[in-house]
Amino acid sequence: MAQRKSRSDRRIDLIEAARRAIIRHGIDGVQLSHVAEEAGLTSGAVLYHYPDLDELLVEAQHAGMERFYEQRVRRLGTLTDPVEKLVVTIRSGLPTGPLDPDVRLLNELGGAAGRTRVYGVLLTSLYDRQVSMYQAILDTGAALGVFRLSGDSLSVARNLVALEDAYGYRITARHPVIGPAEAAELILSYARVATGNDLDC
Amino acid sequence: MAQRKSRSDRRIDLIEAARRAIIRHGIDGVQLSHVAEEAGLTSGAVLYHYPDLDELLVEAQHAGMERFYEQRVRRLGTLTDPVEKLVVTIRSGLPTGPLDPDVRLLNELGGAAGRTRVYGVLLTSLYDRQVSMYQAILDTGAALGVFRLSGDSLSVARNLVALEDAYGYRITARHPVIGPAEAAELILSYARVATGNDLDC
DNA sequence: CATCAATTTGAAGAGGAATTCAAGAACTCA
DNA sequence: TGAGTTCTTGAATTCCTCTTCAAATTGATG
Repeated sequence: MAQRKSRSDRRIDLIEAARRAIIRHGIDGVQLSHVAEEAGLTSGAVLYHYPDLDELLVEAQHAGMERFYEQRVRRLGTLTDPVEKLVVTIRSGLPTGPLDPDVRLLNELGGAAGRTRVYGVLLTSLYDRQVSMYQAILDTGAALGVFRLSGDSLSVARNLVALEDAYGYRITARHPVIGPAEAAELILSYARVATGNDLDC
Repeated sequence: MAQRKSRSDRRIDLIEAARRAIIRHGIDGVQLSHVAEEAGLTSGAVLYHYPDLDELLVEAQHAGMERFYEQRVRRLGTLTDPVEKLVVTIRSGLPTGPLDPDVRLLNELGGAAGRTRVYGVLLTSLYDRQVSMYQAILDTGAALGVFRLSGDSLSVARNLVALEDAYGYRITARHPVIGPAEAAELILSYARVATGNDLDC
């Protein structure tokens, strides 16, 4: 028998297992047995903790998003220079490669968000928070006179997050030319004209 | 009994039916019976024309992409002024609203492209063709002295398509603030700094 | 009109997947 | 340690989907 665990520990395990199962089979293709297999349990055990698979999938997506966002914020907290902040943030929003699990998970939401309200809300709220994150960096840089913004900070921030999103898709789809480094350079080329700063550091 | 049709007519019907079924249930959640229902046929009839459902799904995605791309190219053909071309092309790359079937279909590919090679190839080739389309507009405008590009035309074109993609997702996910008009304005704000042209027409 | 081939149906069965549940195993706490 | 609770299993059941196929229907052709 699989090692017995406390209610909360097992739920965390299952959320992780669901995350892997979604990446492997797609948010619409994932099955109870997939999650059970990833968790090293039987279907019955999964059902004991989550009688409704959909609920588990939503929690898994939610947890994945939070983790992704928190990682970025944490990374940002270690820096003070707006230029450095902007460059690091741009890099931290891109997948490390085609297999990056965090971005793969988020990408699964793209299609589902149009069909299932919960996923639309999740994805939209992540987008808005990332926009705020960029906006804070841009506003600070502008206040310090380091950036001379080409437009309002909200629009620039929205475009920066949009570019990250899109290149995330390109990279996970294995574009033969656009990898993490190339995508970062493309976004930076926009950030340079948008901030009027060379952004070399 | 459903009206009897020729082989090629029925295949076209089925591709259309599959397209609708994918939008409704997701590329990984779509079932034979869904396609049959959309087509007004029984599962057996679908199977008679497409013994392998996956093959039909790939054809449906392929057809949807071609249609999307061809529409844009056709629209472009009616214009000559680079400024007008750029503005119209930006608008034609965005969904008309959250329910736009063409973009909904493409969005379904996002997640699947990371898991299934064929879908990755399809999505990548669409992206590259759209980039070429923009690049031609940019190069022409630059040659005529209408545009003063902020960087190489390839990078600008890649970013423009990336922005379209991303805002397509935002709109289909029902972002409360970003609709077709707002997204177009955001992309235009980038296009203005990238081309050094006001782009009002 | 009669024949023939192509298309569609509907039913049967084979294979999975979800769900339920009784029994067993492991942990907790007294 | 032992009683009680919590967690997990595995089997039975039900439901659903895919697949196959013979029969029925349709349209084309001579």
